[in-house]
Amino acid sequence: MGLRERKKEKTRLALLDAAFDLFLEQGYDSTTVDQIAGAVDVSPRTFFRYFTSKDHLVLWYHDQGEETMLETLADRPPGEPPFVSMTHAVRAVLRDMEQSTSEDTERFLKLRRVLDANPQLVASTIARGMETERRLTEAIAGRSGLAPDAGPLPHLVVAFAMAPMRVDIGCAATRPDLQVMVRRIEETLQFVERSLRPGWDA
Amino acid sequence: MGLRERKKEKTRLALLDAAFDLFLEQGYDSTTVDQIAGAVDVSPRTFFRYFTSKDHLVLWYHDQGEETMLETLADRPPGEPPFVSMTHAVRAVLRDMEQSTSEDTERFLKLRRVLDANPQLVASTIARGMETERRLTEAIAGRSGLAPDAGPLPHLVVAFAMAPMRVDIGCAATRPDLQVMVRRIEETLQFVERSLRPGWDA
DNA sequence: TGTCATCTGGCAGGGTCTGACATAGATTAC
DNA sequence: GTAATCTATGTCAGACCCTGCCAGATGACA
Repeated sequence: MGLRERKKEKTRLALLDAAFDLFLEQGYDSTTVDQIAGAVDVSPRTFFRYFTSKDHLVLWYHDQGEETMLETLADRPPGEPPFVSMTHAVRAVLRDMEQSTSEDTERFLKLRRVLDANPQLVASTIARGMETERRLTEAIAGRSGLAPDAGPLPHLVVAFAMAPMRVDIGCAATRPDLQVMVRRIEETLQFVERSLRPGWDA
Repeated sequence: MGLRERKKEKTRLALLDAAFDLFLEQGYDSTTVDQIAGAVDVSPRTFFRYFTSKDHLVLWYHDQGEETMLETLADRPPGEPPFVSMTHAVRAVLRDMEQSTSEDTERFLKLRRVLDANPQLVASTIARGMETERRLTEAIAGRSGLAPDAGPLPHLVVAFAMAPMRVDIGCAATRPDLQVMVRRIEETLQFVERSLRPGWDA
């Protein structure tokens, strides 16, 4: 990893940190892009080269998760049952969460506090989640050689595998601790796996 | 209804028509507020007195529905079981849809085509729907003398009663005909009613 | 008709986001 | 080590969304 990439990563994280801190201090709407860029000593124009919009800041982790899942799906063996592939995709995200640095964990929890304070951002997050489900459904359908709208099965596969994330991430009980959250999602995922008849996704 | 109110209503509908037509012609993003206002011969400043934002155009029917439901809830007798009140609220919206003029019906179906062409707007609609559920839940909880977060029951009452709308409005089969859609929602609502044990919402 | 409330237009301005171009810095090849 | 190349960044101009403010026009009402 060259110096250039390391600098970019550093700037991106600095922007996330500055933004979340400002959002918590003075609110999302009252914080301008100029302020965020100024706090990191970067031109506002550069901000938009890292994040496509102000909203994108709070959707960034979501983006990362989606990318991880799509990459994982692309690497799974062709003949694998679709639901099994999706469980691998979900677990890849869980592994990323487990292995995140303490700074990253803190950032993630800060984001959750920002979301708690700004319901409108929760709305964007949910909307983004729908888009993710759509893309995953396309990928799953493509792997099976099916048209994306040939039937509800691909979408159902995605919905079942993603349910643990939706349920446990939205759950207030796992709020302050990321490791607990990951463990709960894993447990719920195993519960879903046990609840389905073998071969149901054929 | 005085002349002033009639003129306002006319302007509002003209703005909706002009906007939807422009959205279908040249896309949502490529259409500016200036164009919409210009098409109705109204200043851009006035546009924002009718609609709080460009998005608001596509959320307007949703707003109407929410208002109808909240008003209906306020008028229901105090002791009524909460789920019964909610079914009345949903049916009030269905009656509005049934009794709408042919122009209004056409406008509604045009909106659906706009949504089909712009997934991002579907996202806003879904986000708006969450907000509506939250407000309805507050209203239901308030009627029962409960705190909004005393338990999942109020939210569940709302979710069950709204499910037919979410299911059948999202359903592609009822796309071109509003009366069919209303009938399907009514049937699904009756199915939900039959599926619940009497007194479940006590 | 005259007064009052409300609607409207115009203007100024803040905030988000994008395209174009030049420069400084990192990377690669020699 | 130097030169050529590629990439990130800053600056600038500008479109668009949205809002506050004030003055003028229009409907409501006595």
